[in-house]
Amino acid sequence: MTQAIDEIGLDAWRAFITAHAAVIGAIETELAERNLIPLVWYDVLTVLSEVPGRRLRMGDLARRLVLTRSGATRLVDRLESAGLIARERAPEDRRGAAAVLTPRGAAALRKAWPVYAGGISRLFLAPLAPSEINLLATALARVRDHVDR
Amino acid sequence: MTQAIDEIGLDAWRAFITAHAAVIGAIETELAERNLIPLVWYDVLTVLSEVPGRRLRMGDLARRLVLTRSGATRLVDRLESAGLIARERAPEDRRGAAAVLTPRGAAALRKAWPVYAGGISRLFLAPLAPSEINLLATALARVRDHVDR
DNA sequence: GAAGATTGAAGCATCAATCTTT
DNA sequence: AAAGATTGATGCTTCAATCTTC
Repeated sequence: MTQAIDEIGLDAWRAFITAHAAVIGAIETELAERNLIPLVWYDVLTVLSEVPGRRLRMGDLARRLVLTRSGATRLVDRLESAGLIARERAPEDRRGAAAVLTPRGAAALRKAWPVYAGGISRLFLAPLAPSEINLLATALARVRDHVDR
Repeated sequence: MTQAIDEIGLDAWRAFITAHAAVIGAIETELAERNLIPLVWYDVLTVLSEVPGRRLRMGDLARRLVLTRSGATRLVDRLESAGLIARERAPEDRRGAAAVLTPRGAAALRKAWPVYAGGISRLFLAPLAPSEINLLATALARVRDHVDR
């Protein structure tokens, strides 16, 4: 116990960790109960839907989702098997492959959004005051950028 | 997009998710680089160290760590192989087993704490103002309790 | 040889089935 | 039959090795 952290700092840390586990777990359960796509899939499809051409090189996708390259490969494998993504060979560099959002992928995204958004609203935002939401957004973004310095 | 969440609410959510991934990932990497125990192990040992007798029934341990029973079994298996925990048959109910912290487990905990605490301070608390830390602690605890309602 | 991506092997988590004791 | 715990099977993630193209 040589390191000193004041009590309130440790409380904040524990609240951060446990709140994350609780909210993510609950949303994941709700999605599964309604036979919707899991959160990781949702993340992949969202990234693709927001990018020009709805396509992204595998390496870029991995970076955006904070995954390893092989992790991205396996994840895209599963989404491809489900028909939500297609793989295309990169025309400019034949080493590269790109993941492309399919219409079925876009549809799966639209279908899952209400449940996901409902979970965020009801579980995460509802117990917070507007001023707290504002502060969380700026403070936690600062933490994230600090780590990614 | 039938569900309505205001922009700032979504920003707060995304900051929450990405900050968590960034901080946890960085701390986990630091612990691994110094050949210290991973975070899950740390959690197990901490719970045991804070409980009377430094022993806990498997089911109780699972509940506290938000794990399934089988998950707890496997985790304790590994910690037992490493000599940081011992399993003892419960005397009062021979169905039950208890995990007990060993001296080596307590030592591993003490050794990892400075790095863990350092990570919390430097990565999570440092970029935050004292008032923000206070608010995070109360707001996120409220979120967690709300989900566990 | 280096970069992009994939694959084999190993570790970890979870569900359902099983074993033991109540 | 129910509760406590473990085990088998399966899926996911990561590291290291490999293949292809630059």
